[in-house]
Amino acid sequence: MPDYTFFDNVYDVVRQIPKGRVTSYGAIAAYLGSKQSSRIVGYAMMACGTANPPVPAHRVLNKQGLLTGKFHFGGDTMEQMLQSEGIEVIDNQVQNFKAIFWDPAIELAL
DNA sequence: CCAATGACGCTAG
DNA sequence: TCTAGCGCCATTG
Repeated sequence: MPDYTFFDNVYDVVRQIPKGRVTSYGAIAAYLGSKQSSRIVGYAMMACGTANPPVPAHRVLNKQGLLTGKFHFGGDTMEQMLQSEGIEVIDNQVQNFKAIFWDPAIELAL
């Protein structure tokens, strides 16, 4: 296992996402450094399977609240998990996304 | 060491 | 308003 730093940061933030809430790659990237690292967050999510313990990457969506990485979970696993937490997911799109949005830059800033 | 890739985001046309 | 292209940082081959 390589030197985790950025990844560990991302994982730590994602693991702190409360149940029934979601966040975006850009929000995490912005919280860690700048939105410019948005790709790195997505990359970290891809590698979340290698993380220990695995992170609830199903709560991490893009800026649009779209389940961009649902394919990586394998089918509809991602939306199934979200709906299991009370989150409405229609057509890979989280309903009321803005309301359940969990911004680390604000929540973790407390 | 260099080049390519990636679950995104923004700007320009 | 919608579509297309570029940039960004980190990891892997």
